Amino acid sequence: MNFPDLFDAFDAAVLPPGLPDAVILRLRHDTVARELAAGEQLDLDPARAYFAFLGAGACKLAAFVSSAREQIVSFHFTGDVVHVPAQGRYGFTLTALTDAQLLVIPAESLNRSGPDSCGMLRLASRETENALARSRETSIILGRRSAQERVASFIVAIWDRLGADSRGEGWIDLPMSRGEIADSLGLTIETVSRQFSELRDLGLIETEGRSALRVIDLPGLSRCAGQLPVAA
Amino acid sequence: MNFPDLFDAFDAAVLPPGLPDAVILRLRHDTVARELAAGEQLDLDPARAYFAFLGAGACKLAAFVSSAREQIVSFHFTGDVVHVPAQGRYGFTLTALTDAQLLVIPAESLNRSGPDSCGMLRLASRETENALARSRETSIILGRRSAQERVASFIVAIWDRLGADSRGEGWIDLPMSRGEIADSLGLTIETVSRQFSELRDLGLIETEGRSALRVIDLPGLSRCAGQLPVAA
DNA sequence: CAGGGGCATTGATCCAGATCAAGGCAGCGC
DNA sequence: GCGCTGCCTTGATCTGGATCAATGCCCCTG
Repeated sequence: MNFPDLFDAFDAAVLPPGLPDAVILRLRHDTVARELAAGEQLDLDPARAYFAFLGAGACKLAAFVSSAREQIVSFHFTGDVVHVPAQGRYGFTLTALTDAQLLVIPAESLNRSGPDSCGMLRLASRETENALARSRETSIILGRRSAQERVASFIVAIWDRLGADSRGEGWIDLPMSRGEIADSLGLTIETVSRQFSELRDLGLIETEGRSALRVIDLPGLSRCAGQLPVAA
Repeated sequence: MNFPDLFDAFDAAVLPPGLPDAVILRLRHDTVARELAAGEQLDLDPARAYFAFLGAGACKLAAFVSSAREQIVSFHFTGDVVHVPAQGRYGFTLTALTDAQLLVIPAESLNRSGPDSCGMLRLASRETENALARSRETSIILGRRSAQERVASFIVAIWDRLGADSRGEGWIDLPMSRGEIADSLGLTIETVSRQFSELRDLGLIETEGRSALRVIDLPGLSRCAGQLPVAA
């Protein structure tokens, strides 16, 4: 996918309708396309914050914590807008899990003031709010949940996200390794693996090879995830 | 503090300069003051998101997770702007830790479009971004840190925040209980208490009664918190 | 198709922190 | 001032998940 197509996809999927042409043109000018191979890391100015539109592929946003293992903040898939913060106490990196097509937008250029760019600000604000909601959910999972609840939550979430598009007879391909799952859930590889096995033994999921996954019993899995469905 | 004073404090501390009077008036109209006694919970429409300006006092933002203990998302102090999300998968509550004075602003009223209210949008965006940064930091702490690192991080953070204003000879008063600290760090009361004792035995802090705390060796404490100062 | 490297699974052991269980101490009402 | 209630602290034990240690299984390369 080349820049114009990518930008068009971004425009169609994300930009609010009715933006003045001048604003769109300026945004277009500030934006660059990047293509990443699986495993490759997006190289950005650590002093700036960015939004990245993921036109194709999957990636992870991770914080480097000491020299030990990283903490994965979030996974992202085709169509997502990722908020990449500037370096504060921690440095963040965006890394491709599969080959990926990205549109990189400096946050400043969405935040630029001016009476005609309110739409852009709303966009930035909304995307940041989405990121905040996801991050708070992560905190809740990391704070008080058992290994099984974490892994079940993870599978439910990934299924919600990928089940719809990549299903060939209900199977999805996990683009991330067990180690990456572990790093996002605050567990070890071994524990993640054991929980996958256990959920398989419980008849809730089916696996094949390293990455193929099928959810057999979504309600059961949600029950394992321990999240009483909103309401209350 | 009555509404006009509270609003003036909010205007001076938070609002960007140069907003048109009409915008400020509208905001003023949408905003209500609330006074909470210690322990009292702010009653809001769960379907809406809010920003709350904390004119005086301290409070906690918590998510209800099952019937067990809650997960505290963040603590807030005088001068903070708190982002209270609408109910999604979890419900959130804002509860006063000490008697508190709040200004409650529906998020919609900051997000309201209109060519003259870009300044408000910028504000909303910036506050959401702050909340996101804090939340991501929480995730990192919850994901990969030992009990001692968590408690030391907590003390360093609270000291940064409260050390400056409430110091009478270097002592601060923790407005939250051990249980609330535990709920914010993903630990139990007993573990928090033990870590306080241990840090005291190490000569890094001093405590008196239930809530008085003094940091003796901030660098040592930061070392215990395990956070290598940015750089990298 | 054989060999090899890397990830995943599985098992054995260990340990940090949870849980269970007493006390201790500040603050309150009487 | 006395006792009570509710935190907080401290101790003893238990356990979920980490760590250590093989082994197995994809998948790639030659």
